[in-house]
Amino acid sequence: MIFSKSTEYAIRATMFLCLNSSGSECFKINTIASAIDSPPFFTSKILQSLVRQNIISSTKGPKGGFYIDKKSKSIILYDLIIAVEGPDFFDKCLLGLNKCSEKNPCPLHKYFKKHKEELKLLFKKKTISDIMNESIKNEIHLRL
Amino acid sequence: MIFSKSTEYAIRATMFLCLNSSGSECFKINTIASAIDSPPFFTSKILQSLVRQNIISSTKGPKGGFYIDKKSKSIILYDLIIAVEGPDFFDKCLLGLNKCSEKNPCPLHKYFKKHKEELKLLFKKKTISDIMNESIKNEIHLRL
DNA sequence: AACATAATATGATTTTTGTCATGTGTGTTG
DNA sequence: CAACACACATGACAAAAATCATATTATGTT
Ligand code: FES
Ligand code: FES
Repeated sequence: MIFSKSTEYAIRATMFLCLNSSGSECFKINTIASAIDSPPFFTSKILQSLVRQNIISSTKGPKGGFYIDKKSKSIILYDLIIAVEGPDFFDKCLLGLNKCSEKNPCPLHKYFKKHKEELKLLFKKKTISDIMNESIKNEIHLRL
Repeated sequence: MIFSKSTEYAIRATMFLCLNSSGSECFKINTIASAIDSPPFFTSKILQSLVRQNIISSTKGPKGGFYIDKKSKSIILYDLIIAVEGPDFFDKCLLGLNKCSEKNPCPLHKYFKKHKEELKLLFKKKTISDIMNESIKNEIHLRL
């Protein structure tokens, strides 16, 4: 709808980690991938990129896997999205003009602007754990 | 951002036609493409599909091209989008679950629902000419 | 008949998505 | 310690989809 598959997987995977990591346990990629119904190798690649960007963590070896350390458990949704989609994601025009702006607005800009701003603000305010906490436990759907 | 390039071109091209067709003049693909800064052949393909779906019209031969006949000048934006993206476009989940629904909502559903519904409603209500009329003349940007 | 233009088909290219093989570090076990 | 198994890291590769380009065909105009 709005995001690429990569971002969808990134968010679902991070949500899974946030939801299940009490302490500093690791989750191996196969566990994560089957929990969120995503292709394991592809998902692994995306998560590795998140590790490089210091959004989540990982350790190798037995008992290893991906995890979120307690101190950085408050991942801003916006940062996660930007990490995958690129820094100018929210500057894109609905109709594909070079840049979404007041100065050079496309005909749909005036209608779309409000929604874009509100979503951007929402994503900037909420952390993944906020989202998880505001969801009804045992009713959190991350699988197809 | 939300739409594919195909849809972006489709909307921009239709807007151009709506804006310039007073009467039943035809516009050849090169005119349209350079007016909206899009690859001509690719755009042509998209417009041909719109013709088959009776959203716009075209005639062959000299003085031919794409146009909008007066009676069907009120193209609903929603119909145009669906024509390119497919009928289930607005049923897609933000996080890529099989279906966006109240019954099986993803963790972001509650926040996104409102915006999706409002946009859907807007697109269903407005015609392309509505949008054009509500825009300031001589300040309608369809080019990069 | 000559010409201009859309329609159609086909192919090339790029991006996205997904898979595989191999390397590298880490912990376990004897 | 040394051998081994485990799981991420990395980069090459492949399949699919989206995007862009070309060539040929059909059709209407003059
Ligand atoms: S300029 Fe197109 S959405 Fe803002
Ligand atoms: S279920 Fe994900 S957006 Fe509605």
